[in-house]
Amino acid sequence: MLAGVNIGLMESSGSAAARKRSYHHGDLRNALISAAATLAAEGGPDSVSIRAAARMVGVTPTAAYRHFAGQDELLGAAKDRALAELTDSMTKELAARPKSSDPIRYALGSLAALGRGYLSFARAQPGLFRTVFFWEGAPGEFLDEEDRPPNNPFQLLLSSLDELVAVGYLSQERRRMSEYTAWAMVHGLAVLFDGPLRELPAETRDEAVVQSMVTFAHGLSARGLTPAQENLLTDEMRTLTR
Amino acid sequence: MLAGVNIGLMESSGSAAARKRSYHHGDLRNALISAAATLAAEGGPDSVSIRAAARMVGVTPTAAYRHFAGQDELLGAAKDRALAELTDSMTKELAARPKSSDPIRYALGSLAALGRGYLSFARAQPGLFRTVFFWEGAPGEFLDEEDRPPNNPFQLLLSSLDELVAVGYLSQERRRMSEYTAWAMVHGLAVLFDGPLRELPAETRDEAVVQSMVTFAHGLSARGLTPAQENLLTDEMRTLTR
DNA sequence: TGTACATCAGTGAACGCGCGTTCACTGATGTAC
DNA sequence: TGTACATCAGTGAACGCGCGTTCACTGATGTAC
Repeated sequence: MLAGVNIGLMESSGSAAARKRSYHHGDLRNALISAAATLAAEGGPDSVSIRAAARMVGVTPTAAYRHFAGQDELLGAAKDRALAELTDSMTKELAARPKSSDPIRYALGSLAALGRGYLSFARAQPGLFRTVFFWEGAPGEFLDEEDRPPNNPFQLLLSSLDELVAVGYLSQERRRMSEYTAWAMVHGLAVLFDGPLRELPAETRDEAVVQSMVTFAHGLSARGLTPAQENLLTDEMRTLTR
Repeated sequence: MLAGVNIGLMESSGSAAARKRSYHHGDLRNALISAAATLAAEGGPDSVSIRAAARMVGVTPTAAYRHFAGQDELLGAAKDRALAELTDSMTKELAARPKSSDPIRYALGSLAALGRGYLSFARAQPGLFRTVFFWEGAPGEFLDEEDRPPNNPFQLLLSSLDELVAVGYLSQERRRMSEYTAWAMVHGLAVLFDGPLRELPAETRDEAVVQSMVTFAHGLSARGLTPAQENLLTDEMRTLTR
């Protein structure tokens, strides 16, 4: 692989560092996906074009058609990658949450961790976040249960809510539809902070996140949160990664 | 105005019904804004272009530059219009809400009405809704308190929450940040229903709206909702306009 | 181990598209006298 | 009341841009014998 590579004579026309390894790239498909993801990260889904990705990799636009049927497919691949990164962000928070012998505290902590992972990804990678949720008319990937991977963000949320039922915090009755309420709340915060509430001071944003989480968890329970539980949630959400 | 209008000889080239009134249009600026709003309604903010709007009105693209500095300004005007329609949808629901002698019921009904107006607009006019919240780097119009009109959606929400404090439903403490929680929840629902949850059956969507509203209102009150209040909210949100 | 040849993965040029924007212009309007 | 003329609101042609996509092609790879 590495031997026998023809570096080639640098023609006068080729000024940039492109075309380093001449002709056969070796892993063009993945290189293009990475380029597409970079474009998405920098300018959102609208910036993902075959021409720009090819340019970035140092290859002719035509070459991309060996690996993708068209622009849709490249964008789709970038979307998959962005979704994987969102999932990563959530599972990492989940794995890092503090242990607790109190099962309710632990379950509430899990829910908070998921929200944190979601919101910090949206804040850190607004372009990728927008790419995940870019819809032009594609079917609802999040809902196709067949091919939904077990660590899909939505699946993680479902498990977390089920856990809250299992530990006796959440009643079956209030469990209904709570996945949509939870998702909507956290998604709404993410979207508004990247849009009309962009100018909101960081401290206010953080406080809004905390209070939203508290209000939601409070609303889920028939008895309401105990002060200790409320403190837990407040602390959990305050540690939102910048 | 209407007299002395030169209909002009129809050249062979002009096949469409364009150029009805020949040369001076009379109200080109507004015509272009309406065209831009129509484009936004049909294809979202990305579809708003000077060329398309001019074409729709039956005028040369250049003519638009008499009335707008550039595409940004046309899009801005379309955005203003879309925002006005969103505001309309909310104030109409507010005006139509049932009277009640119980001030808490009335205040909760107002909050529900605002949510209803927001969500039904998003559902009925997804293109305009997306246009309102299209951000490329513009400042936060919703937060500039100086020129925020009194019937701005956000202002309506603030008033409604203040009312809930005034009637004794909501404590000062829980009032803090609740405008962001409320907005995020309802905005999240609107956005998800137009995106990843697009395939959700209509009944499920409606139920998710109801349960979100109940959970939120429940979470706001230290005591929780009474069964009667919960029923009220459920009924209020069920009547969501299709 | 060496060579002929099929196949594979790129190149380079070109097409047509819609866009934003600018230019020099001209027809219509309205105002000063 | 009539006319000269400034001003205003359009036209029409053109520019350059980046895009998606297709075409005939060629250099590199790897496999059969």
